[in-house]
Amino acid sequence: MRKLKTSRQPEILDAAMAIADERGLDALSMRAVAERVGVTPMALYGYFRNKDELLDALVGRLLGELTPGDPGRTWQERLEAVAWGARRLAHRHPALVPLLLSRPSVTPDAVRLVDLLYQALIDAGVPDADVPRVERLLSTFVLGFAVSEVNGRFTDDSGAARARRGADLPAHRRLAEHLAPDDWDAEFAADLTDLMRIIRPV
Amino acid sequence: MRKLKTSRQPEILDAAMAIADERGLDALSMRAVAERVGVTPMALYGYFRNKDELLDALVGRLLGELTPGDPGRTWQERLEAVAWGARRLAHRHPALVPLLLSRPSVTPDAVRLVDLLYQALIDAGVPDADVPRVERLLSTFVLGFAVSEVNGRFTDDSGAARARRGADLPAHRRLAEHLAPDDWDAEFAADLTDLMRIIRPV
DNA sequence: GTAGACTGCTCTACACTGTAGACTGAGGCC
DNA sequence: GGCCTCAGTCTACAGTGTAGAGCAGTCTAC
Repeated sequence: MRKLKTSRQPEILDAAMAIADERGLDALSMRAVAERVGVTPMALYGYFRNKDELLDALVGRLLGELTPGDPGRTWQERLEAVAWGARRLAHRHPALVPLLLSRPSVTPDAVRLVDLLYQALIDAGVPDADVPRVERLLSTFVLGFAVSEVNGRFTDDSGAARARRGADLPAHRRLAEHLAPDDWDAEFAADLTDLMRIIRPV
Repeated sequence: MRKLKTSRQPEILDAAMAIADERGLDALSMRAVAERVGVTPMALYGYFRNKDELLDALVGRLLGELTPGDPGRTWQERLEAVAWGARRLAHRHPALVPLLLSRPSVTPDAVRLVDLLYQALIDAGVPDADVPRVERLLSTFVLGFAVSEVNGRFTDDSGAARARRGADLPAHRRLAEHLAPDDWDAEFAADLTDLMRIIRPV
């Protein structure tokens, strides 16, 4: 069986996504997917060569959900629309977010999206030679932010506690009242505003 | 056995790190660590409550290797020193990098490092209320960049190939000659320069 | 000097994982 | 009828994390 079947691929990916959403990435086993599809685990191997390929396809499907911003808008509005879209996506499927940073996404959907980002940066006046780099900078930050959020890298052990604990943390003490934000939307928005200043200094 | 032993923890972490470096994160099993330490798998559970705790400790050890920049330097030099240090660390232990983004790091070493970053940002004139956010922005980018690098998110399927393939990728075609950089050090340096402009607009 | 507690470890076992390999039964085509 | 392909099953293997019981040696108290 060298050639893979495609007929039921979408159905399988639906099942996988549902499991990840409901019970987390750890619960996403071939057996679990198979059971949900109503089939034997080994039947999945007719549609995906192995689990990694299934996960790759899942990333593709995920990025496919990312809708590009209306091309009529300004470059800044388009960039921010994609950034917020990515973050909303991350909140909708938190368990799958870590996959985004670990698997290169080369599905047609994803590439088309990158093209739109390139165009926005070109429109913003970024020199051609810098456009791909700045796109990577932005997407790296956005994905990193999303991963950090869903993994609790930001929220776990609020800095406020740290400030109280350590005697030799002068900066923490000085910043005590600002350490633990409660509005991550606002933080993300502020970060985006800062990053836009990189693209076109005001 | 509620209380954990600490005597051989460093030895165990050494073994775990060596395995990850030599054979990758997937090979980092409790059995493999135990064998390397010269002990039965279950003996490890006297030192770490479970595998997750062992991995957390590994992250702590990793961040402990990050040396803070010389406090005599300018805020910019200090920030960049930590950023480059983090990236070097990532290249030294690629398999462990993904852990950095997924586990909140609250070891004393790590917190002390964050304190130094806070201080650098304060010295740079960032308003107190913004300092923790900007620190998160920077660290998120640096870690995200490192993760992307070691996971091949950047390099896999060079953009040049994409540019040739798609007919409806105008920006890709225009940028064809700039899509695939070969000097990631330079890219990282340029990114850092851009980010420094966020902190103190020139 | 001996009883008992504590320490550090081993052994066995269980429920799970991804997946290779061989097989079965149904449908279409000559 | 004979044959081929397809879709799926069944069995099996080597590996995983870890619960629970048990065992030899050392330290302490009487």
